[in-house]
Amino acid sequence: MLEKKSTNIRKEEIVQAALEVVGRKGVRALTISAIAASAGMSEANIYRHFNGKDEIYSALADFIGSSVMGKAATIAGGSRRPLEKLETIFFSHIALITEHPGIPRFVFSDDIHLGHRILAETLALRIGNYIETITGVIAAGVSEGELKPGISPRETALTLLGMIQFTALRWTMSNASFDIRHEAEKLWANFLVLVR
Amino acid sequence: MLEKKSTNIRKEEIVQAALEVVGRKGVRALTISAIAASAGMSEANIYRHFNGKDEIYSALADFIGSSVMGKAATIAGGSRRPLEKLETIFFSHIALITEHPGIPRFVFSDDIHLGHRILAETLALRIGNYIETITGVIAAGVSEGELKPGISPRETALTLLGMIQFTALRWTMSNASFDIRHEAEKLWANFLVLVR
DNA sequence: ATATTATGTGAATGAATAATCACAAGAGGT
DNA sequence: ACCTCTTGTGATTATTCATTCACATAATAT
Repeated sequence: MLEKKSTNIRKEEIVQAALEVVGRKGVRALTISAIAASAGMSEANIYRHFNGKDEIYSALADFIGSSVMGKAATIAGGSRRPLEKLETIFFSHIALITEHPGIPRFVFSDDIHLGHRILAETLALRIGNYIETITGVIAAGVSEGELKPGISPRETALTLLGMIQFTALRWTMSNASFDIRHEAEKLWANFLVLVR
Repeated sequence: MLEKKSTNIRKEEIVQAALEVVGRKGVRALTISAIAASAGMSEANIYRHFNGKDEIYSALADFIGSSVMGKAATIAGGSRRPLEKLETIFFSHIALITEHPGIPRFVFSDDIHLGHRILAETLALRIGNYIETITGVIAAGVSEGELKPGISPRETALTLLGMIQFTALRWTMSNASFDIRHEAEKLWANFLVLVR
């Protein structure tokens, strides 16, 4: 028998196990059985700490939202120059995806969008905030003369995020067959040519 | 009893029904039962024309690949100016997604990437060709002076595709709650500022 | 020490799903 | 008209999955 721990600790373990499963096998394979195996506990014990799968989904979304997307806001609130901030956000995001492939898989899973509308709305809201954060940094870059005038901050932010998202997609799709860091560096270099 | 038709016709009907199901309910809901209901035939009849679900997936991928991604190649091979070609490809792609939301859902589904490796490789190959096609057009645009020198054709192509992909994602995720065409026009206008 | 509560688990249940099968019935050739 | 091949279907099977339950055991309060 597994040693006993408080339900708070077990909840965290279960959420981490779920994230690991999504990263390795995708949202489709995020079954109670798989989570239990990854967390090293029985299936029934999962239900001791969560009322059901939906509650695990919510907890996972909360974890991703608070621990991850808050990072960009912190960087954006710092005192560096706008372009430096953008660069840091960009490479942090890429590094994060590399480390936790489950994050983009979960956030952009059509199963979540279509099967858990309330959760999808929460996630859409967080993404909206993320877009606004980056938009603000780009707008500052334009005012300060680091970025060329005439560009639209919001559309440029969407372009940057699309770049990240598409790279992550190609990477997971190709079974991590290329060096995502190297690819990201080339994309960033070109982005600089485009926006300056 | 349903009227009898040749297996070729039924295959097309089944593939279209499958695409419709993916567009409406996502890859997770792409069950034999759902396909049969959408195609208006019995579940057993699906197996009369396909050996199994995997074969339906392959046929769907073939349909998407040949009928859709071939379009960009046709446009790219035309005699217009590079920037005009890019614009046409961009808006064709957006229009296509609007009409068949199942296409991006299927192509970018983690269920396909992780659960059907061979299919994922085929799709990755097609996407690679698509990227190369757009890269070629951008390179021509640079040579002809329509696009500013110094930009990297491949990375700029990836940026453009990421823009499309991210827009499609936000659109399906938000339950089609904004005017994608309008959004696409703003993105294109900004893209022009970036590349010229 | 004992009672109570929290945590852990194997077994069972019911629903969904992919696939198969025996049989029905139309289409086309002879 | 008869035969054969193709197409269509309801019923069935085996599997997977989410969830529940009775029972075991450790921690904590009294």
